[in-house]
This record gives sequence, structure tokens and C-alpha cells, in this order.
Amino acid sequence: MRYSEDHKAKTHQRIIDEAARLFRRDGIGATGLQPLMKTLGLTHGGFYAHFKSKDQLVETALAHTAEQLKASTDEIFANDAPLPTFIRRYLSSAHCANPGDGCPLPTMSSELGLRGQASEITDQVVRDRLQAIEGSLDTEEAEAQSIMMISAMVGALVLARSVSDPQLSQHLLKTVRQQLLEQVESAS
Amino acid sequence: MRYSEDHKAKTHQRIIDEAARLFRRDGIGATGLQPLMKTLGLTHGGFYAHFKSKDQLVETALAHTAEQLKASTDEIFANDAPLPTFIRRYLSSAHCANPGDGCPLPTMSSELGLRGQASEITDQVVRDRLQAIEGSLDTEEAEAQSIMMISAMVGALVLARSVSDPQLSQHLLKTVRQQLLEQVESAS
DNA sequence: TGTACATCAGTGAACGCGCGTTCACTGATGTAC
DNA sequence: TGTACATCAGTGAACGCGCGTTCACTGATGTAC
Repeated sequence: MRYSEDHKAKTHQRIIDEAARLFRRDGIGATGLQPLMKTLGLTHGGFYAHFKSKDQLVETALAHTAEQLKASTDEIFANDAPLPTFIRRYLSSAHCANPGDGCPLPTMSSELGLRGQASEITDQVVRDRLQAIEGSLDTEEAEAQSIMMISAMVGALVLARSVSDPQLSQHLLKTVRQQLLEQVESAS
Repeated sequence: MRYSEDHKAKTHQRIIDEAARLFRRDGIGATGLQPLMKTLGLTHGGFYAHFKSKDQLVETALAHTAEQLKASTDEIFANDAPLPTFIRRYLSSAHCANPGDGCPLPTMSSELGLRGQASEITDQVVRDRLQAIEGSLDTEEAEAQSIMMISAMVGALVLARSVSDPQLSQHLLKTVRQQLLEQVESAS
């Protein structure tokens, strides 16, 4: 069957989008190409009309996630007083409950650390975020503070997702959220 | 071949120790029973003389890790001014470089979150740590501060292990270490 | 003390399964004449 | 306008591989007589 001109490009993008979701939600290793393609209503053989290998998809999907992340971060930081918004969103129950649509840092640490080329994308994500936060802090020690904030946010999300007690999970999120917001307020 | 009386118990423990290491280093899913047993100089079939299934090993190994962790934490917190020691050890280059011998929280978040029974062990690990830190803080807001500290430490380790640039990695660790140590000093 | 037997931790081939990957094939549509 | 052909995204069976698990077997040692 021959399709319309942009059909292949659309399918290509659908694969990337779904992969970016599943890699973050379930991990790279636990995401099979067969289930991935089935989710899109396709068969697994067709995958190789779009990508050379799973590894190539991983890199593409990671790059796509990084781009998306930068765009949404930049959007937040284009406004006034962006830091409280960023903190509230990052440490929201929604972000905690939907790792597939969120930040890849808390979920993919172990798998990212091992990959050579792909983990350079991680470096850029971390540096971009640090710069954005640092830029909106007027204090001395802005750099150290931005590192502390990012670390606390990533750690809080990791912990909130790891524990099985929902109350403990929410308590961790809420506490770090409030502490960081206070810190931002007192700094301005 | 029949072995000495405590031979089986020793092998049993060797399996648990190695599994606890590999689960933290490579993840549960990525750790195969065949390579695990081979590392111990055994064949894979013998595994089932010791455990009913891989799942049972996972639970046993996780419980063992939690116990070990509690023991080493308690040891640190039995001394005077334990917090600086704990912070320095947790955010050391050695801990960062050897996930297999360290805290399971930064590496196993995604895999732990999905497991029912096993993730209750995680709850206990988190609560134990919080209590230990909280107890050695004399300030008001000791609870909130201990949550912030744990989050920052876990997040810093996750980030330091995720990035590919060693300098960035060390910088993240060092900055969070110094910030937390200052915070502890100023609180006492 | 010497011999026959029981024990059972560990062996290694085999099982079904899902993985990533390959490949001969399909068939609706665009193009050539 | 009608027909023959080329295209190529997607199909689905098949590949080797490592996984978790099963099972008939081994053979050094302890026990019974």
C-alpha cells in the first residue's frame, strides 16, 4: 500500500513520541519494539523502515525528549517569577504519577549512565536547567543554589515514586515543594 | 557430592550478597540468574536448591540490603556529630562510582516503584533514614529539613551518575556536599 | 573396620518465551504510455 | 481515459539469543549394619 506524501514522516514521529514515553515510564531495556509497534497499530517488522536499530531509536527519542524539555522549560522561564512555577510543576502529583510525560532524569539514571553518546544529551539537559534556574536567582551563590534545587527536586521525585505509601509520597513532595518555595521567596 | 554442615548456608548467603550487589549496580531486570551463578562458580540449575524463584531472591536481597544499610547508618549515628560524616560518605566519589555497594534508592527507583511487597522495604529505608537525620538535628523544622537533605543527597547522586562529564559529576557532588555541610553547621 | 546404602548441593541439557533483527512478500497508490 | 508497471510502508514468519524455570542425573560424604 502506498500512502500520502507525509504519511511516513507522521508514522516516524509517532514511533518517536511513543518510545520517548515508554522509555521514561518503563525504562529502555524493559521497552520492547514489538509491544511498542503494536501500540501504534503496526507490526514489528515495519520498524526497520524507520530506524536502523533500537539503539538509533533510543538516541532519537532521547534527543527529542531533551528538545521538548528545553522548550517547555524556556517557556516557563520567559515569564516573571518563573522559579515558583517550575518548582510547583516539577514537584506536582501529576508529574510524580506520570513519569512517561515528565523529566527523564529521575527515571533513567542507571540506564543513561552506561550509554556513551546518549548520556551527553543528559549533560546538556542538566546544564540547561541549571542555567535557567541560576539566571532567575539574584543572590550570590546562585550557581550553588541552583544545583541544590535541582538535586532536591530530582531526589524528591525519585523518593516519591519509590515508596509504596501514597501518603508518604505526597508528604515528601509537599515538604520539598514548600521548602524550596520559601527559599526562593526569602532570596528575592 | 555432600558438603560440610554449613556449606549450603554459606552458598545461600553468597548468592544473596552478589545479587544485592548486581541488582543495585545493573538493575533487577538486567541481572540474569545464569551470569549471577556463574560469577559464584556455580551453574544456574543449582539456584533452585536455594530459592523458589527470582522474585523470592529479589525480596530476600532487598531485605538484606535494607538491613545492612540500617546497620551502617545506625553505626554512623551512634557517634557525635554524625550528620557531617553521613553527608560526606553519601556524597563521596566512592559512593558515586560504586552503586553496587551503596544506597539502593538512587538506582532502583523505577524498578522498586512497581513492586508491591518489595517497595514496602523502600518505605522503611526512607523512614529509617529520615528519623536518623531528624534525631540529630536540634532545629525546629527538623522533619522538613531532614526530608530536604535526603532528597538533595539522593538527587545529587542520581545526577552525578547520569551525566557523562566527570568534571560536572564531581562538581555536582561537591557543591551539594558543601551546601549541606554549611546548613548543618549553621543549624548547630 | 569394612561394605552397602541414603542424602542432597550442585550439574547441565532442555522447555517455552520474548527479545532485536532479517527478509520475502503484499497491495494501494502514483507514474508512464 | 485506460492499462501496465514501479514504488515502498507495512506484513508476518523466521533467525539466534538469553531469559527464568524444570528435571533426571551425579558423586562425595554421612550413616547403618
